[in-house]
Amino acid sequence: MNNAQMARAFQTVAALLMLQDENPFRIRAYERAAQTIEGLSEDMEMIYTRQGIEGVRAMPGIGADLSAKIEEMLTTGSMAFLKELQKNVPAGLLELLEIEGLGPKKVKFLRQKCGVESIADLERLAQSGELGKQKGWGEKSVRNVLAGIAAMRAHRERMAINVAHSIAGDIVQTLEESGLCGRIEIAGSLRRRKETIGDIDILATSDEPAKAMDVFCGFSLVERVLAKGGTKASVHLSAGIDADLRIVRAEVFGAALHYFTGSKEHNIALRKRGIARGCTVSEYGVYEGTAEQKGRLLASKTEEDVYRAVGLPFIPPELREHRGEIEAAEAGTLPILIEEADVHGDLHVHSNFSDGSVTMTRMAEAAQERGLQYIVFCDHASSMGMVRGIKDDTIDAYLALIEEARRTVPGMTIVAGAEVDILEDGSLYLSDETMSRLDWVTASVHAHFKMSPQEMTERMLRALDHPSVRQLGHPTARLLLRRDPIEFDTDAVFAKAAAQKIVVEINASVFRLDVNDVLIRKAKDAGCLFAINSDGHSPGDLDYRYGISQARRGWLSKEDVMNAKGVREFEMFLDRRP
DNA sequence: GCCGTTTTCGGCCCGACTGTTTTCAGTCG
Repeated sequence: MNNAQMARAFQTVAALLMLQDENPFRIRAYERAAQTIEGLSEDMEMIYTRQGIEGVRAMPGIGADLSAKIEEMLTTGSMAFLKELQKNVPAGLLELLEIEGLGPKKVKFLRQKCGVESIADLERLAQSGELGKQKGWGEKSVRNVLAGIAAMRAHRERMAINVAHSIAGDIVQTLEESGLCGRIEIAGSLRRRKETIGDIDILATSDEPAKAMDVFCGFSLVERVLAKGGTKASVHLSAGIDADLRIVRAEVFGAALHYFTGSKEHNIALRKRGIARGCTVSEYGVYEGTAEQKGRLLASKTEEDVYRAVGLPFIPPELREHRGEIEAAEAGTLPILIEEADVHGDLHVHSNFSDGSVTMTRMAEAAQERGLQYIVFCDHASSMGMVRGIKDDTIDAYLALIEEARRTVPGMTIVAGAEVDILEDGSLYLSDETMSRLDWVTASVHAHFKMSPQEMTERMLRALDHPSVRQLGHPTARLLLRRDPIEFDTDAVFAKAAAQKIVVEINASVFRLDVNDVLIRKAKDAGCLFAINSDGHSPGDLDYRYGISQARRGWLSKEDVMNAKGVREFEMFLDRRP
């Protein structure tokens, strides 16, 4: 059983316990365990194999009971407690919890008083008018339930980070142009640069909050206003996700920004730290004493102040996932994170020799205009029905075009590479002889995504053993929001990549962002070197922002990243054959 | 269910908004 499956099992237990009115702290314990497991950079099975149940027990929030359940799942593949809970609850009932505005209490009520066991049941009840007759259910509640069902059906998915970023930017601009706000900042998971976004959080100061709320709720993409108060409003956007605006006083902007940036787990950990040090942390600041006492104000103006008040240095938003950042901050071992300006090259771009849209010359010019010192053309070498691309009998023409681009764009270091398919058996699409004429081979999986993890691991290890391979392209082959990652033993593959000095790609395309933050950290721990590549198919694609974001979320410094090194250093790396 | 520089029991983060309510429970983040 893998980490994701185990986390899902605990999440389901938490939801089922909710429906039984269980102790909320017991529920939180299961939720917390799910989150801890999901954020692990190592397979639980590995930890268990190496350190036994004590290793599992040592994790925060995992005690005697939960570690025993983890052991049970690892050894038997299931959890008896979960099965027991599921006996009493129809599967459709859990889905009801996902409807906005419906929590455990209401779902429980609906089941007991109205016999609702699925979304279809609830919809029927609401439309028939029967729901409106129930105690505590007015006309508006019924309308909200129906709208919630519709919204859930229409948009269950999260949104690509670049789309969310662009919409958030439009909201900020609208608020700015209204002249009603002072400071305006994007907060939430967007500020932490999560790979996909569930909702947009905006924080602002304003002397006329009511008017600012009106402007926000009147924003062109607003489909429905979900809530609107004096300091907080929530809307559903036609793009499919919600946006929240919070208005706070300028004096507490730092505390509020910290609070609304999250993550929730990071905030809870910080609050606990506050309590241990005799103070209370909230969105209004850090205060002496408990929440009831609310003593002297210690900090609120800036995030730096907030962290200082609990004895810590500033923690960058991308690290605030409660994955050890507070401990690292305390110990003074937070990494100096890589920045966009550190990128000096791109080790994976395409031209119209395969499926890119422009010539090598044009692409090289665009890279130069962007300030890059070197690029590696990695046109496809693939059997995938692609008429164009590098074949054993077109390599001469390819290399001639590289030469031409070198002549046409002086000052730019242009490297002849290829993105070669890793075939089903782990062999590569091009012949050894052809690959020996290239200076760089990126090996990527582009087909045959479904195979057992064992077979997939063997396939990838075989490819990495090939002496020509210098880079592993988009290692998990996922397409964000569309295709799941392929499954393989990441420990084995990263260990091999580190040993062979094969660069692990962080594909910066917002369609991929592959490998992800958790695996980046794991590969770093395995000793891997990375490249943050655009995988660009046109000049406009030469964008590294979100790849940088994920690298930062994976705790990377510029020293960890090959294309953050200057051209001389890259050329030395290029000359070193394994 | 977890956890311990007051604790092995009794705590567990904190506040805003909604809808239906005569004072607040439920939900959300």
